[in-house]
Amino acid sequence: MFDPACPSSAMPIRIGDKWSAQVIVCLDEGPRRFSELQVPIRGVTPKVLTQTLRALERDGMVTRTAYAEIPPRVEYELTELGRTLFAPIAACRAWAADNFSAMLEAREAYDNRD
Amino acid sequence: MFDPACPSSAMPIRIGDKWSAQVIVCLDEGPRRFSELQVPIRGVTPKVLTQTLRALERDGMVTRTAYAEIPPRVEYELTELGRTLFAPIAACRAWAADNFSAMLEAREAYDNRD
DNA sequence: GTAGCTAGATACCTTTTGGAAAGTGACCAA
DNA sequence: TTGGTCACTTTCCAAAAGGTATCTAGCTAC
Repeated sequence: MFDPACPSSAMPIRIGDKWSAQVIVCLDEGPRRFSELQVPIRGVTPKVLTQTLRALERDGMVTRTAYAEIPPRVEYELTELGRTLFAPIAACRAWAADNFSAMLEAREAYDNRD
Repeated sequence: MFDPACPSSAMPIRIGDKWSAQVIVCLDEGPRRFSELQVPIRGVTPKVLTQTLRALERDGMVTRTAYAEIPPRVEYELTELGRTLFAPIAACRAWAADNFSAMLEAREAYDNRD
């Protein structure tokens, strides 16, 4: 879903920390378990995914529901507040679709000037 | 214009690095000199403002025009590409106006739970 | 009794980012 | 000769972000 080869590090726009936007986009499709997020969000380590989810939970963006089962099961779900982030994320994605390549060209021209 | 007491560090949305969005908003009002940016963007040090402007220039967002005068004069201006960033920035500002306080309340509730 | 499953925790390390403080160079005005 | 203006640059440093690798608990299945 999110290719680490995609030059997202070059993106001038960031929602929260490095992975928050990807988590929110994933969770928009419905509640997800920890391991169900780890797969599509390629390259995220468990430590950092936990950090990201905790921060989003703290800010009221996601809820965390742990089921007392064996093996344990935990589900993460977007809140109403979390869903409000979708508008700015959509605007940022639209910007990237329209202007990202122009930005990369400008950067290359700058780097290759004498 | 931008109060450092504003809890912008809590903002989940960032355009580029810490100061880029403020520079772009300032430059939207017209070309500005280095010292004219340093004043409204309170708290930015000359070193970091230079870094920010260089990065924006590299990405084709601003142009830098140096006049061979004494004392030197340098003007920064938004490019067409730079102006395209205004849509996502506006979306992020709208989000903040509508939901930022709710986020802070959720955060406080999280921190004060037992 | 050994291995596996889940959802992490922990220790440690590197990279990136941002900041403080001082210096620079060219000229001009007093 | 001293100080001022402007747009930086340089050096040093601290904090934050993110990564690797390993460990944990509790139960089940073999």
